[in-house]
Amino acid sequence: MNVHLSSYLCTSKHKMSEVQKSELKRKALVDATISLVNNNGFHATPISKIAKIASVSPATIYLYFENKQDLVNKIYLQVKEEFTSYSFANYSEETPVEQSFKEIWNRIAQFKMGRMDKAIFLAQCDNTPVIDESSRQEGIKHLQPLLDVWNRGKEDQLIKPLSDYLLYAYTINPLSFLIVMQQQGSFKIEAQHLEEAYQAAWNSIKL
Amino acid sequence: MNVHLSSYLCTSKHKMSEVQKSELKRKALVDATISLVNNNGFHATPISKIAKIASVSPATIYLYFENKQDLVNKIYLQVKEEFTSYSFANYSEETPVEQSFKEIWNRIAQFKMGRMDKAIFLAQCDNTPVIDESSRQEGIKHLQPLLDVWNRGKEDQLIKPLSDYLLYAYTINPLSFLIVMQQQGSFKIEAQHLEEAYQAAWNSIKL
DNA sequence: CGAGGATAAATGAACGTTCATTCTTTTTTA
DNA sequence: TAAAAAAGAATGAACGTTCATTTATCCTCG
Repeated sequence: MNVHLSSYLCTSKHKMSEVQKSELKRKALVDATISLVNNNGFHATPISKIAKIASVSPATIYLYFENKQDLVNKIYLQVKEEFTSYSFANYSEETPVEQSFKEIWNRIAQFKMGRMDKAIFLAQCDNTPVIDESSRQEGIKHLQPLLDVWNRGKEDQLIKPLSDYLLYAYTINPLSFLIVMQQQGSFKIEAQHLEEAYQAAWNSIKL
Repeated sequence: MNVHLSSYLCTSKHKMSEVQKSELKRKALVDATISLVNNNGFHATPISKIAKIASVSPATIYLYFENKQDLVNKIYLQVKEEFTSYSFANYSEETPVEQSFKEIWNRIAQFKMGRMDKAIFLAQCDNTPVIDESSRQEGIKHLQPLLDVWNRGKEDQLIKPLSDYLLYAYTINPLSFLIVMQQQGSFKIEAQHLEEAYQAAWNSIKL
């Protein structure tokens, strides 16, 4: 039977930490998957290895996910959701465009620097055919606040009237590239670089 | 025995197209690999399928490449070399910095648009752990002329004194992102977009 | 409150398939 | 006719997934 269902029904008293035992196990699976996929790629990562690193039997994974594809789809959507809810946590439609963009950009940078493994995992899923098309579509929706800021910026003639894909390519995507380079050991991102990066991003789209 | 060796030794008369038969076969293997890896990912692409699409026996692949890893390493380096020699074909150290950068940028864009499958293949290899570290290092060397232009630009105070990784992230990498989006069917790159993209690139790094 | 039977969760071993690679034979080339 | 190239079938290992069984949890009743 599905693991999550019982978590809701379980109303026992003498179980405090145990109520979340399945959540801990799930987290271990997520972390193991992210780390292995980042280092070996999805199809070079066997279920058996994910299980071993998460200290779980391979069969247990199938209590949490339908199959290997479902595993990566679900983890992708979960991490994407973590990423965007962190990035837009302080978002308000009242904030002026330039300031709002800067705040979002900084939180995106903070997330990518602080949760580097998750950022790299997202980059790999976004750029290669490992996740389902429907999961990819689903993931894009979460970016709406950023698109809203850009639209306000275009209306107010503060931001060039460019396609959202171009705006993304020149302001957000460079961060993914830098993170990947850092993981590959080619480059070390310092605080100074982040300031320069923000200036480059803003210069590329400001009117 | 190795296939290439005999190509050099073969001096027969009544073989015109046949001299390059092995080259044709190799090209078929390269094309099949690029297409399949782009659509399925490297580890989800069986040797047997590459062989079928290239109209060749699986065993024949092992006459051209040592193993599957060697296959992707060699193809990566070959395509990277095609990419850079196209991009720097008209390069001259005499050309002024801004013009030189623009010319290189345009040829890079031309290559990526005209050989989209190869551009996507490179992007996938550059961003995921499919190729060997040594091949990756080898591939980076080919970008030297671009780094030279940037260095001249920094000396002449035409370009911000940024790390080459930042300059790459903001001027070249966005093109890779846009190409991947186009392949995924989310975005269609028009001539207009390329002009806008160049302006964004230059604005992000110019002093 | 505490034991024990029922139910759910977790496991390791097993299954069937697929894959990379090799071996033997056939075909092509010189 | 000899030597290289190509082929298809064979091999052994690895994988995703399932199954039968064990272990942990829960609820009821003494």
